[in-house]
Amino acid sequence: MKEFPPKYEPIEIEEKWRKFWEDNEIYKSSVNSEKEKYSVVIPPPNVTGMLHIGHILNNTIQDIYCRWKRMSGFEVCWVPGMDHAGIATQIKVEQELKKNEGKSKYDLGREEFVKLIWDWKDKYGGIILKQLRKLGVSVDWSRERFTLDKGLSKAVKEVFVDLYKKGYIYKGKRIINWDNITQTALSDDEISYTEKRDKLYYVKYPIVGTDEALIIATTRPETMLGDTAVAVNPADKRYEKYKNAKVILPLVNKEIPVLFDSYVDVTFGTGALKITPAHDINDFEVGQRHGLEALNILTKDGKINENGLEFQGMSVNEARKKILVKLKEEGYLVKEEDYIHNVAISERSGAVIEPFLSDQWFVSMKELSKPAIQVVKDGKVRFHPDKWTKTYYHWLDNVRDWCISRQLWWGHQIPIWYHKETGDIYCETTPPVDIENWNQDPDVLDTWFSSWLWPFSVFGWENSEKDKDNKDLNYYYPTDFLSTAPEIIFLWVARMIISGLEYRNDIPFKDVYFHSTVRDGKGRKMSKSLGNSPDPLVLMDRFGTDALRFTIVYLAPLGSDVLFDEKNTEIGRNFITKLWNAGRFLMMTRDKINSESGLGNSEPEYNFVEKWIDSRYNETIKDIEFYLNSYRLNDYTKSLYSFVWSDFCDWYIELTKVSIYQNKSAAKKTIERALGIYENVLRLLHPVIPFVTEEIWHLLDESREGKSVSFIDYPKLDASKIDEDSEKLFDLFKDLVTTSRNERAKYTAINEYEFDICIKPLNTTASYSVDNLKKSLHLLINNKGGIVIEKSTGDFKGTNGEFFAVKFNFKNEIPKMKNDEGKDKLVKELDSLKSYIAGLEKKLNNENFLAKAAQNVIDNENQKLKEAREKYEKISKML
RNA sequence: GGGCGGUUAGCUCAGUUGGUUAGAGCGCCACGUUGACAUCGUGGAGGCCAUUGGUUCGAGUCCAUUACCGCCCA
Repeated sequence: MKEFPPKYEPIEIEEKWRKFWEDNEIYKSSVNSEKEKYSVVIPPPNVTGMLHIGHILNNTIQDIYCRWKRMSGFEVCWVPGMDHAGIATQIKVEQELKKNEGKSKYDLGREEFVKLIWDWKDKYGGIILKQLRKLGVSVDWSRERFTLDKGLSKAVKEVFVDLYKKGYIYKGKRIINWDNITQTALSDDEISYTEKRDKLYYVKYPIVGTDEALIIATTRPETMLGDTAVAVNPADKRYEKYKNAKVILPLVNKEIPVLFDSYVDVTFGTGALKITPAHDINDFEVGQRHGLEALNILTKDGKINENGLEFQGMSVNEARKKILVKLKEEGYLVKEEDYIHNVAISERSGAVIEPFLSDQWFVSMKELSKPAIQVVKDGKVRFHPDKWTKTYYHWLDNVRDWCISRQLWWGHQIPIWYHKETGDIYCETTPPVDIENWNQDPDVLDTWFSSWLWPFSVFGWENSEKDKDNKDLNYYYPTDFLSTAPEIIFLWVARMIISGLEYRNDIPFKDVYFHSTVRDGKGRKMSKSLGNSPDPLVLMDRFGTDALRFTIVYLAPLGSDVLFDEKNTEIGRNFITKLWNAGRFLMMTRDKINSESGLGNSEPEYNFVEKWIDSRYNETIKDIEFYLNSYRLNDYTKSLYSFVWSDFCDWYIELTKVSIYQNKSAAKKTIERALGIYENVLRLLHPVIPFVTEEIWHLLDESREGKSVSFIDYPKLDASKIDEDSEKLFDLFKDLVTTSRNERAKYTAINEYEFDICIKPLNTTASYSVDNLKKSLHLLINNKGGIVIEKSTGDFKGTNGEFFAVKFNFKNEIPKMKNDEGKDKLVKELDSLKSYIAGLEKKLNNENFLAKAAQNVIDNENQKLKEAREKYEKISKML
């Protein structure tokens, strides 16, 4: 017999099982025609990523479903992998290169630099997958994929070329964030905003053919060189008269129109704006709406270009000064005032971001996304919580074209070649044969352009023709479940649905779980810069991985954020300790019984306690099935928490002690029954706390060596065991015990005295059952004396519960009452009972209520009133 | 500016189609260690369910309004 250690040591035990699971590849999956499949693809974390608390939540959720389905007989396949994360990775390696060798990527050249990133990836990348191993995720590691590996790159090219040929991909203009120090385009993520003290300049734009002028407020007067209109709000009465008017652009001396656009903020400056489509994102959109020319006035290194009159060649700041001087000289500058505003700064170089118009590749989304709306409307793809469907529809109904080109080197280079002489475009999955005559487009594709294919590319998708023979794809696709963060519903989820429908003619997944955003104790988002994100690995070492998994799921209700403080991890740890100790008690007791002679093996009576725990156990299974099926994972953990702690440990185990210590003839069977339930509870908990349940499951029976609880059947509901009568009876019993404890709490030092417990049933049911309950009572209230049942109807001054009144008769001197609250409490209770009765009476005297409410409701209320009145009577007598 | 949520005990949250005197965990207070567990047990205090109005016999629950908070998109 294995020893059951007094303390659960998570670190070494987790390591043992982690190794066992991986070495034996027990979670490896292959096509199994005998079984129904359950497939999940992991949201691929960034190759540069480190595990944070949000990953713990998301991956635990997926693990719960995979383990649950596996135990329920499905062939489960959970595919792990990583995302090449274009920008993040390239920046990381650029920084290291700078730090270690003082070189920039240009010193190495594209090919060398990309090679360097691959080296970095092989050496340092994917730490996060090692960390995920620690979490105990039951993925099939043999299927690990990378968004930039050969197969996936092939899929990306295939899709790009196909969309290009179908006419969905086109080249267009777009404002990008330009960093003119590093000379690269930046994503919004690489920009921070800082408050800057600036001047707001008021410039006069004369109206053509009049003496009047529009006054325009701007912080960037130099961009006026690129103005192609001015705009006012159509609701702004001040400017109504300028419909169809034109103004003269100062310095440039060209006529530009006055536009009416609701984008203009009436309260800003004078309510009139200059529109510079090439150098401001909002102006660009106004320009698009009104068909304006976008006139670029800058070079890539941030100097004024040939469109800039005599200011050509100057830096932006220099040009601003010169232009201001000239505006002043010519009388256009009306005034200037101090102005504080947010300025976008490059996080990498500190440069002020220059919005810059450039050529980019786009995917036209309107047509492509139509079927994706329908499958959600039809309920083929279900969102949990459902509220996200609204967001989804709103976005897709107003979908914008997807800019897919990125000015980076790390990623899938766009499979477009331009002919050096003719400028012809070649777009194929393989380079042109006469490659020397062509230049490939230098840009790479947005990282999402590979991850949107993830649900089928990981199974080896090539193209619709070749897929017919792809057994994996045909078996595992569509996948069953996706768990992800709501922030990427558009970036990722919607696009996967679109690509799945386009390339597999089927949805990519059936159920999507949008998990909570994990915030710190103050409700702030976890972030590196705030330093408020606890390191999950530290927490795993301190509290145990299971404890962390349990806690985070326990705290994360479907559909709302979770505020996580590391102290919370105690919830999981304490629960696991409780579970461990219960097992330890049962096993120790069993060993003891087995070694002692004279302990009977007789069948204990299947009494109300047994019936009750069977009923509660089955109700718990019923709840769990419901909660797992409706994606309410915190309720799943909560119902097990309360079953284990309150029902099983606090009451059931305590009551088994009656047999074990008092009625020894049945001790053996009693403990076996308890162990039977306990073992099933381990299975119920295995999906959320796999390590400790595996360990205990093995401790219970050493012949299990080499097996895993992961493949033992998940307990099923036996509805015939749910028994309301025994639950009601047990409630009576609980009431008796708590009432007695209540009475007991009034005395100090009660253990020094011997007393009888006098019980008076307050109604017939209680009266009937009290003999049954008597046996168990000694133990639960630590009573040395006897138990006396009062049958008389006379006065009884004691503590009253719902079904019983209780008092103690002391055999020698009466101990001091701790306080005199007993009486006060009764008075207080009478008061509240009084108003309760008054409320019920009022309701039952209301003709409308009697006329309109359902009969069973009325009966119910009458019954309540009757009982309340009886109770009131009884308490009155006690005073 | 557009869209979507939230507001219930000191804190974090449950509360399933409207129908017991609104629950849990943590925290707090008191008591408690002779056969699992002080990472524990027992008992207790603590709430005009954000505001205002409406629907209804009946509203934490449905509708509207206001206030505050949050998220996404622009």
